[in-house]
Parts: sequence; C-alpha cells; structure tokens
Amino acid sequence: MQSYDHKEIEKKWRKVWEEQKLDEVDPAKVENGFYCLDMFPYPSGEGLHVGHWRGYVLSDYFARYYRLQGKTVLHPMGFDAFGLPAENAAIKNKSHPKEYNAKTIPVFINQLKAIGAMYDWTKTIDTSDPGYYKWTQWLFLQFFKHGLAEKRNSWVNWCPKDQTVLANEQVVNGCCERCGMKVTKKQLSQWYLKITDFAEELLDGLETLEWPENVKLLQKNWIGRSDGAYVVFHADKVSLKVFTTRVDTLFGVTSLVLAPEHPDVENVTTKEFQNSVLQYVEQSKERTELDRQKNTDQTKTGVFTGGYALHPLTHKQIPIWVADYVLPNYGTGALMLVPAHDERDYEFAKGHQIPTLPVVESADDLPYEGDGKLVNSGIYDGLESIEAANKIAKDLEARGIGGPTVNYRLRDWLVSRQRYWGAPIPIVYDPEGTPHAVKDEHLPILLPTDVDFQPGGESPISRSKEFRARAEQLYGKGWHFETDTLDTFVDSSWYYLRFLSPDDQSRPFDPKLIAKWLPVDLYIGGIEHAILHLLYARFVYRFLVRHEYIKIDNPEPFQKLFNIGMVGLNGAKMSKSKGNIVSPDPLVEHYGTDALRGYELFLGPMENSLDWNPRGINGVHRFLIKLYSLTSKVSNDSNDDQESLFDQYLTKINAMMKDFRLNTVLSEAMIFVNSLNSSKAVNKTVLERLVVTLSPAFPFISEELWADLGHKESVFLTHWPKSFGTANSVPKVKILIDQKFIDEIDIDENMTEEKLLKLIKDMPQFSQKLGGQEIKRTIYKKGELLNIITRG
RNA sequence: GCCUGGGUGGUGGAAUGGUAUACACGAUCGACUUAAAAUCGAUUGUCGCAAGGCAUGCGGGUUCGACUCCCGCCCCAGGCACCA
Repeated sequence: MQSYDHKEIEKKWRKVWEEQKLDEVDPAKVENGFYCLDMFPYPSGEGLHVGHWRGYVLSDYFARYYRLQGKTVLHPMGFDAFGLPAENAAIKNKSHPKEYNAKTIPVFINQLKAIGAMYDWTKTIDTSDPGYYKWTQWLFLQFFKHGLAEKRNSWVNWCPKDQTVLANEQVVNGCCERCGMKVTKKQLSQWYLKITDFAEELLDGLETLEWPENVKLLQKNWIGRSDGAYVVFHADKVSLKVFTTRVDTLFGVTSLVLAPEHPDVENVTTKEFQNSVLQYVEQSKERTELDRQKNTDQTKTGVFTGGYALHPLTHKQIPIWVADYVLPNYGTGALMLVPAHDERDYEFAKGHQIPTLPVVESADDLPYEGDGKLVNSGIYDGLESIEAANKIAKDLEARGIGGPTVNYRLRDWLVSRQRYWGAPIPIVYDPEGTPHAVKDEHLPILLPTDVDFQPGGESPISRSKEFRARAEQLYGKGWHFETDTLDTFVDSSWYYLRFLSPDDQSRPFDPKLIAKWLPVDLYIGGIEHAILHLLYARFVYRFLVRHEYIKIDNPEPFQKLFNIGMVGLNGAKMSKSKGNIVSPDPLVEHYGTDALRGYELFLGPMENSLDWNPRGINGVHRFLIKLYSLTSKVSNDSNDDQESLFDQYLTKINAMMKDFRLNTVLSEAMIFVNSLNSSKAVNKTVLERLVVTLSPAFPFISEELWADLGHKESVFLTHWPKSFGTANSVPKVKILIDQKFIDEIDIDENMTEEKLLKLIKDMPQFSQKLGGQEIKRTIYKKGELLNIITRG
C-alpha cells in the first residue's frame, strides 16, 4: 500500500495557504459572516498539550465546515496575557512578566500553528498591551460614569498566598481558585462592578441561548433567584429588616438573628450583654468562611443581645440574637427565626433554649419544612401556605412594614486586585480622598516599571515613585492614582469585541461591525469558565447594550456555546508540575498533523472528559494511508453503488455534525473508505465529494488529494457536497421469529402483511425456523419489520 | 444534604423502542521477512464441541420487543453547600 509523506504535504500547503492569505478576513467587507471563537488562552510557558489541541481542532473543524457552507468565517486568536501566572513565573525566574510573555507568546503561536488551524493571525490581541488595556480602563470608566462601579468597604475574600482579594466566583470550596490556599476574610475598601443590577436579565437571558443545559443551570443556580418577602421588625432605636421565603410562618417567629457583621448589632445590644456580644463578634471575625461553614452539623453558636423587637402582627416582644450562621452578604444579613419550620433555625433554637412555635399543620416531626394549613396564626388560620404567604405579604405591604420581594444569591463583582500584572484601575483621588475618573486623554494609565512586584498585601504599584509623581504632574499636588489593578476577568470580558477592529486607535470597538458580527456564532472552550468568564462577559456586553454603546437587538454575546471535555492522563489533569503532559510534537512528527487532528476528534464525544490513550492514533493514521491510496484507482466510470453509499454516508454525517458528534462522523468515514478500498475502482466524483467532507478534519491530506484530482483552487474554496440523489435504497424489512432476528429481505414498500407472510413461508431460511409451528400473532411495521410470534 | 450528568467487551466508545457490542485500539493466530517493524488476512462479550443459553450497575414494571421509557436502590464524576 502506498504511503504518503505527511511532512512534505504539510509544508507545501501551509506555504500556499499563507501566500494566498486564505484565512484572512476583512470584517467590514463581509455580509455572510460566521464568527467562530475559541476562549483565548493564557500563553503559559508550559506549552500546549494534546488536551488543548482538542478544543482548537474542534473549532477549526467547524470554521472550515462553515466556510464550505459558503460563509465567511472569522476565526481569530489572542492572548489573555495579564494575570497571576505570568507574574508568578516572572517572580520565580527573576524576570519581568512582560519579558516572560515576550518569550512564551511566540512559542505558543508556533504550537498553535502546528495544529494547522485557519486562524487569522492579522487580528491577534494581547490584553497586556497598552493598546488593549487602554480600552479595558475605558470600559471600567463607563461603569463608573453610570454609577455601576463603586468603591465599598466590606469584608472580602483574601488569599494569604497570592496576597490579593478574590471575587466570590474565584473562591472554590473556601479555597483560592488559583493556588488552592484557604481563603480568609479581610475588611477592605475595594472596587465593585454592580453585576447584581443585571441579575434578573442575566437569568432571563439564559433561556434564549443555545448552550449546554448544565451550563445554563450552573449560571441559574449561581444567580440564585429566590422569591419571598421582607418584613420589618421595630426595635427601640432601629428597625430591622429581614428577608424570608416563608412569610406564611411569620407567626412562628420566636427570635430575630443578626449576622455578627450586621451594622445594627451594637444598636440593639443592651449594656448588660455588651461584653459577650463584642467578644462573639470579634471571635467570628477571626474565623474563615470555611470554618464558619464547617459548623453545619455542629451546634450553631450565637449570643443574646439583650435587645427585643416588636412582632409586626402579634406585637409580642421578640428577642434579638447574633449568630455567625447568618451570612452578612445574603438578604439583609438578618433573619426571622422560625424553629418549627426550618431545620437550621431549629438546630440553633435547640442549642439556646429558644422556644419552638408550630404554625403550619404538620406531622409531629419538627422541624417540618413543607407547606400546609396554617394554625396559631390569627386571622390566617386555615389558609394554605401559598395562599397565606401571598396574603400576609400584601397586608404587610399595605401597612408599609414589608411586602413581596425577590432576592438573589449573586453578589457584586469585586474587581480590585493587589497585584502588579494587570491594568491599573483608572481612578485618581483628590487630596481629600474622593475618587475621580481619570481623564480620557490620560488613558492608558500605564503600569509603572520602577517597582519590585513581590506581593506584599498591598498593591506593588503603591511603591512606585514614578507612579506617584505622574499623578501629581497630571492632576496637581496631593492627587494620587488608585494603586490596585483590575481583575483579569475584566480584560477577557470584552476581547471578542476587539477582534473585529484590533488596531483601531480611536475607540475600543466598532459598533457597526459588532452589529454585523455579534453574537458569536460558535464559542468553544472548557467548562471551567461556566460561571466566571461566561457570566462576566454576558454582564459587560449587556451593560454596553443597555447604555447604547452597542445598538443591537440581541443583548447576548455568545449565541451558541460548546464545552470541550478535558483530557487527562491516568485519571489526573495534565500539568507540568505533575510531569504528566503529553506533548503533541512527537505525534505530529511521526504521524502528521492530520492524524493527530483526526484522533483528537475520534477519541469520543467532544463534551466528554477522558483519559489520553497513547496507542489509538495508529487507527487514524492507517485510515489516512488507505484514503490516500484510493487515488491510485480513480475511474471516470459511473458507479451506482458507490454513489448510493456516498448518499447514505452524507445523510448520516450531516445529522451527526449538528450534534457535534464528530467521533461518529469519523467512524462513518472509515466505514465508507473501507468499502471503497475493497473495490477495484473508485468513481472520481464520489472520491471528490468524499474528500470535501473530510477536509474540515484533515485539511492537509484533503488539499493534496483535491489537487491530485485535478483542481487548481483550494478545496476550502469549494462547497460542501450535495447527495447524488440516489433513491433512498430499496425498502427492506427485518423478519423476526419470536423476537429473534432471522433475515432482512427486499420487498415492495406497500406489500400487505398477508402477502409478506405467504412469501416468507416459501423462503427456506424462514420456513425452516417456523417448522410447522402455529403462528400465534404477528407485529408488522410497514417498511421496517415483521415479528412472528409462535410462543406464549 | 440538594441539583446535574453518567454506569455497555481487555480499552476509547456505537446503537430515531426493533440484529446490543458499529468504528477503532489492544490481544491471539497466520502470511510476507534471515529477523524485526510496517503491511495484509483470520479470530476476539461470556459459557458451550455444537445446537443454544446468558450478558448493557442492581431489583421491579410497561411493551410483541427495553442500553433506550417508568418506579425503587447502589456506585462514579461535576456543581452548590447554613442563601433564610
């Protein structure tokens, strides 16, 4: 069998494609655009492994497929180059993160080029480039100008190892998303973007998206809408507002409980209890969120404040407690304690001799959390929970002491970071300390270079003399810049807009091009960004649409999302530190780019995470050799069988492609090639059409075969093939006797059951099985099967 | 604890309610070769010489027919986790 020289072919076509600028697109000149986007990578020094390849091969497959469908495909690539990894690597190597990136990015680009993907390299962006982060700073200022960026003093997540605050989304199981260190709490003044203003539309917008259901669900749960009511309780000096989803249990309240961080704790605490309350509050400050959460199964701690509030309906005196199982950041940071109908409240009450007062008719078990008829609830007795809740909420509203409300679990996005390698937050403080937006003409606020960027709990930039001098020079004596930098997720929240006009010096993006190209038609990346990046980007885009920076009907940036599964080795995630990285390089060297691309797709369903099997690539390689050898028996003689086989193949793969089932697309291709391989001659047109269908997966060998078949132009300038229009094969009927498959026969589509049965009885393979047995019954599905039952 | 997905050969995995195990990998045997690699051919769920049984995590159910639908368990992965 004739082999083929993959190195020769790759070299040849790579050059031709580059010369013809086949992958370059001018977004302004296109009417039928298709925006195919990969989640852009951080250009790590670890290099690409076979797991990274998978996502890039997948996006390239569809980029090429849609090009063959007649679309002009924009497929850009850029680098999320700001952030901790570059900074930490630089600290370790005693170099500058900028130098580190300058070294790693070209290596990274070469590795990406090895994939043979049709990236438009004229549109590359680097988020750490001043030409880019100028506009990241501009973006922040737009939030500031609309009152959606705010500096707030509050308790924040703090990573003691990375020496920086973290957004809520970056705390995983109480630990730092990056380094795994236990996250502690710190009270700091930090910048927030008010994503909670968009909670409802971010939730509603999910319904319009063609995203995997599990990702939509993750976002839905993260946003965490809960419908309930607020209720106001009056105490001596203050009124306390609580949020509840069970306002029907209002008559069962036996206490109010405040979070230790609640601002009114000292206002309700009596002299007598001052010491114990103060001590408790101090003590809970020292506990990390994780410690507080771990308490779940133990007795809940808390102290009595000595204060009382008036129940709004019964006018009873309700004691006020402080307990750290009450979260300061959810609802109002205070809750009404209903031990009879809430498990956590029950547990707390039990440990502190607080009475339990059932108000919903129930089984004897306490706590009972279900719905039911109300008891001990005055005029509401006898009503069902839902009815009662509605009525009570309305009555409270009428009296101005409560009412229906919606609460979200989502919290505002903390964007300040006490690290060096990011975009400086473009805020300048006057001598009194009031924040002002940096003037547009001063953007970008460049990162100072005269600093040692060892993290020290405070932003390293604050140590820059030049940075201090710059502020005074631009704004006057006593003025100073904000010294924190922006979370890198701000950089990546808008990069997909920049790809359309990456070199525009005058504005961050071109609204006209955005109206033309957005939303992104296909977005491919890992599931790890299900909440972080994908939620932030939706928020930023919706902000830009709401305030008409972009005029577009659909306020969602990514219409269709596909999550590529991760590739591990022996059950572990690949990483340099574990030393288990499988490099694509030797595989490309030995089997060729096409073989590795095909194997990545053939491994299994694209959304599945799986373990790398180093051996299987052989199969794809053999397939390519077989495919290549078909050229030696090309014939112009028409061949009905091959045309019909092609049509069946095409119908199958067209359907499979819609569901991203590329592993079975390749299986079908293998079946078809195996069958052609066993023929003496292969019809030229059939082979041509086959080659086109294989070109998205195997661009190099397809281009070579296409040229061999006499074509002067690239295979990627042709169109996805149509069927030969062969009749959809002869109708076949499967014959089963007693549920067991015997044979398949060709018959007239409209044959009646009687005629068919008669026919069968005369055919030896069936008559033998049937013997003389009595036919009890039959099941006949026209054009499909006949099941003959002789038993039972 | 709650919410999602999953559980099919030695392995990755196929199967609009209709021949379970496609397509590959690996393995075994054979051909070619001085030999090896590559390549080609055969076999490959399991028990059985065979006929034929038995097998899609476990137990039930619906159906002429269930990997597929329903009910109850078990296990694995991911997410959330005192969210009032």
